Amino acid sequence: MTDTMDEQDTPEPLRALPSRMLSLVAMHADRLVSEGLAGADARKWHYAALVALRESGPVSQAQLSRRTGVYRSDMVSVINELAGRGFVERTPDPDDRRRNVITITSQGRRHLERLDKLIAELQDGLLAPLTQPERETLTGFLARLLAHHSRREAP
Amino acid sequence: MTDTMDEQDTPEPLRALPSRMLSLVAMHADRLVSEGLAGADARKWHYAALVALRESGPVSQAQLSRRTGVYRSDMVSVINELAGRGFVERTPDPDDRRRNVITITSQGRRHLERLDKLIAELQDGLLAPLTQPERETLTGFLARLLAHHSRREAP
DNA sequence: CCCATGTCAGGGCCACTGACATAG
DNA sequence: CCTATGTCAGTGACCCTGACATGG
Repeated sequence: MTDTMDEQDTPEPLRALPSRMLSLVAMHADRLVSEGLAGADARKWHYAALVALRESGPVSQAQLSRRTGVYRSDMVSVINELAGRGFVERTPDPDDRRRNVITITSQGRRHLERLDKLIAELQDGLLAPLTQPERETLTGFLARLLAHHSRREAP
Repeated sequence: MTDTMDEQDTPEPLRALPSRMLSLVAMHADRLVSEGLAGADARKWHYAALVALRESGPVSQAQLSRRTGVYRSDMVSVINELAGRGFVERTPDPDDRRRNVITITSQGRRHLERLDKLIAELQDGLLAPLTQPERETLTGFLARLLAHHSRREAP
């Protein structure tokens, strides 16, 4: 009996690595959300784009891209999919003929409301082991980390 | 003035989404670590494998895979790279001729010690905006989330 | 006969880059 | 002349699956 009951326990110095824990938790989170959204025939970027459209009103694809963090090149197919499902409309901008103006349809609004609820449930499932004040502490930490590391890349 | 000074500010309901924040922070963390390790001609999985080898002594590739969370199939190339640099040795196990026994070399140990320091610095940079007690609170939360969401997939 | 191991081949998703035509 | 926009093509990392030969 060279090994007793070890086998698949990760060594402590690895298990306790903050960057590693973050990656793993983010993976779980991503999966949870992606699978949940897939059940509603949607994807993360759909939700991001629709939310941005609701908040900002009709905008160009480039603006949408900037507001959601989705790359301009990837936004193309997101808009294609959303337009294909009738959730947004893509119309040429007469004032600037390079642009497409993206508008959310009423059908898109209804879809988004369903997604809102879904997403809220999924976040709740994600943070299930934490109390409400703990959740706020956590998101506070994350916001600070994000602010810190975002100001370091666009000088 | 349709838009005043907005342009690339993400809408609040998106910015405050825990799953989104987690993904973004994890991305920053991954990049930080990957770039740091690249400067030492190493990658995340190299570090994981070497740490596991130091903690557990010589083991088979499959065991290494289980302990690090790296897939058996991906572990192959990791071992190839580590062996190519002289940091580990891959020798057939006489007791079980399916297995390769992976052993860390003394050169590998020295390399690992350098990586230990590097990784510690990188974690420090990652968590820079947080105080020490805050860091512990954060990792505590992450550990709980991880424990919760790990017990849900291998029934 | 079933299971474990090492290996390879490949898919899917995602962040990211580069190029290009069109237009401001 | 330089920059912005929409689009496409493609890269590389990573997670993951499937298959296969060999061996327990």
